Amino acid sequence: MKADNKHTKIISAATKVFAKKGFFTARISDIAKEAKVADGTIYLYFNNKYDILLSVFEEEVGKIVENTKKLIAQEDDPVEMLNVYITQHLQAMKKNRYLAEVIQIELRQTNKVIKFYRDNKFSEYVSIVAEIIQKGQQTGCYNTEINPDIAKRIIFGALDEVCRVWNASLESHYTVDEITEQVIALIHNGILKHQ
Amino acid sequence: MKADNKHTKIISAATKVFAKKGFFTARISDIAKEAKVADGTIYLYFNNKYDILLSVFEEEVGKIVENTKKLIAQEDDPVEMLNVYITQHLQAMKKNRYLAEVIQIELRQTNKVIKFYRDNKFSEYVSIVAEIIQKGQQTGCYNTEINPDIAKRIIFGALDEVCRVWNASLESHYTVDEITEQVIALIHNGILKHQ
Amino acid sequence: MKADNKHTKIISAATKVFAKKGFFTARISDIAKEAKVADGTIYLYFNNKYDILLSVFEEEVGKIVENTKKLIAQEDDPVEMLNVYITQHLQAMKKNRYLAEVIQIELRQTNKVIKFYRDNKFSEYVSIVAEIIQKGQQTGCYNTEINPDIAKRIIFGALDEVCRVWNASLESHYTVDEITEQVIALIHNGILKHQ
Amino acid sequence: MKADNKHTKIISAATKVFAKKGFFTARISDIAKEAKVADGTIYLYFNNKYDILLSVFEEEVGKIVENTKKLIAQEDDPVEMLNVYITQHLQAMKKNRYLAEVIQIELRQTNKVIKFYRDNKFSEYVSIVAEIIQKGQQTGCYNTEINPDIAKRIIFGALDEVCRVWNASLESHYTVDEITEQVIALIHNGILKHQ
DNA sequence: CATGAATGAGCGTTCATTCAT
DNA sequence: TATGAATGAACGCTCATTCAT
Repeated sequence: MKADNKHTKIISAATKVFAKKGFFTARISDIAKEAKVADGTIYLYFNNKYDILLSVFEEEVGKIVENTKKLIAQEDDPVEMLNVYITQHLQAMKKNRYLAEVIQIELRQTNKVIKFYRDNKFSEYVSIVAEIIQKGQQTGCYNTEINPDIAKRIIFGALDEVCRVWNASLESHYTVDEITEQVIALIHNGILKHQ
Repeated sequence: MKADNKHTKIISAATKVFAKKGFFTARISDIAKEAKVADGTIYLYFNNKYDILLSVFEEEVGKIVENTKKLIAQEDDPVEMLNVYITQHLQAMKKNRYLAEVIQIELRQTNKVIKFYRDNKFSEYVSIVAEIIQKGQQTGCYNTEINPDIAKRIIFGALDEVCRVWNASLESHYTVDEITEQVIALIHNGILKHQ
Repeated sequence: MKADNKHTKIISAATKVFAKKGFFTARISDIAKEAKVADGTIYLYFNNKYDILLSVFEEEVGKIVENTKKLIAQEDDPVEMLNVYITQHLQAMKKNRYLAEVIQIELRQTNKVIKFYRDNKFSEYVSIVAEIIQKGQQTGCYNTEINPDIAKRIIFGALDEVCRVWNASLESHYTVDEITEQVIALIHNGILKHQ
Repeated sequence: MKADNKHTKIISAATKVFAKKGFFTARISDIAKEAKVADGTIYLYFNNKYDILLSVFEEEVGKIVENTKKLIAQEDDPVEMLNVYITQHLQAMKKNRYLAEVIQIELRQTNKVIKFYRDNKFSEYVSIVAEIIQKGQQTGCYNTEINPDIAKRIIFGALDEVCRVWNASLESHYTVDEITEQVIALIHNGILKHQ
């Protein structure tokens, strides 16, 4: 329990520090200080700095994937499923703003250095959207001209950027609910005025 | 003129190197080698490493802004304007894939370190979308319930992620045209099937 | 008795590990693992890493000194004494190849760091040769122009290097007996052909 | 010339530092300080710490090999050749006591870590003795029962240990000439009294 | 202007040693 | 006694930046 505690403490300290300073600018000693352990202790739980990032990424994304799947399983209607996906994503990111940034960093920056895009939690997470769209296309509620593979990227990108902006605290003057509503509206209906 | 030449050479070398290795992993000597100048020469044209990134960002984005504005000015219909915006963005990023990555890096990673988000070319660029939407709402073609400020983020995020993915060469099996079409369709009409 | 047991286990584990990896490259945890005790346990029996090396050295060399003295005491003829010395040294080193290396390390490397060359077992051991030579000079069988003090070094060096080489397994294609014979021959008769 | 100068300065600083503190205890910054350069400068000339040691070893041993070969080439008599070998070895080591120690360290300690005993200057150097002995056996002046391969080790060991002792400054009360004489006497005639 | 050798601050990581259990 | 998790000092190496030429 105690050892587990320390692993968790380091993970959450790292999430915070990576988010605040970015992976490369973050120092191991920053994480250690934040986690209130000695520098060396970190290496009892992780192999190296990058391993910490990866663990943060996989473990935290893992939690979201589980949660998302559970919530979606409770719905029948694809439209509702997508609403749930979008809503919980934005809420999760708002709740753990550090995580949102770590995802950004991992996605854009570090996999440039150490590429090994195995089947990971993250692509699993993004692909949930594609599955929902396919289902919706089968039940007839979604436009069949939409390519689910491309659409999942478009949707994830929209969500991600919206999170980025509020983390950059440039325009945080919108509530999560407002943004959620807007994203859902736009994704579902587009911006054209339908009669 | 010759000096100017060197400035340009360094900028374009840096764009390439940053894109390939990421800002933090790129070394000044990499850029120097790519630009075929001495390491020290770089410091005759830029203050420091970060200044290079910023210059790349501002200058390259600047070009896109100019180009975009010019193209949009030729249109009257907001719907067409947005089509032009989306189309030219994806094409520009495809043409200069290095730049797409540099934007990603700058946006997510480095402004974390050195924050000084003045009014810059980039926010100018993103805001073009908000202006188009406002215009469309005035002319009645766009849904007035859409918040242009949030929508611009959603749209930029969608575009950006789509570019990221093709740069990460995970799923490059779609052509620019296909993707452009999909983005336009989704943004304009959403994914719901309208009767 | 149990404690003593553990002391012995650590000493022999350390001998093995130091020999295999060298003093500086060996880790305390390597020794602990080899001895099947916890890292911390080692510090119940030894003050620090260097103390372990020293103990290995003194205790193991001590055994050899005792043994050598006993064997030599059984001989009357200095020539035979020297034969016994050389023979038992090479055999002891072959039997415990780890020890041979530890002696090498201690002699060349670590006393550079922590110098405290008190009268130790080792100089006692080397000096046995000088005593034998003196005796031989008195009984008239050894050349009196030989300086026993220098000769003991020459002889020990010859023995030591011969052991080093077989440990380095560069040229292990000679048997202990062959080498023993050669060393005795050379030391006794030199390389000149006598009529 | 200047660059070359620096390489040389570092080599000789390293020789001194390695000799004084031993390879593992020596710090890069010690060498840098001794050579009066910045720590980083060292890495412009050498790949890593071990590379410095190796360079010291190979370059310095290289000089000795050249010198030895030249001197030996001037002799016809194998007996004289061996005298020259022994004499110049002891004199070289006395002149550069640091080198003597570096040879010791490299031989016993570090090749344990990074083994790659290619054909190197050192084995070339040691093998000169074997060649001399073979020649002497052919010309009839050396005992043919001596194995040149083993004898070269015995002789090198004797020389090496004699140097070690005077570096350890335990018994430096003998002059180089005295020691040279003793080594030559013992190697040539053995310790037995011949009638 | 241009060069690139030199600098040295800074960080990831290791491992001997300690100490609470 | 025995344990092994935790500590933190210490060091090799990198690389942005400078400056003599």
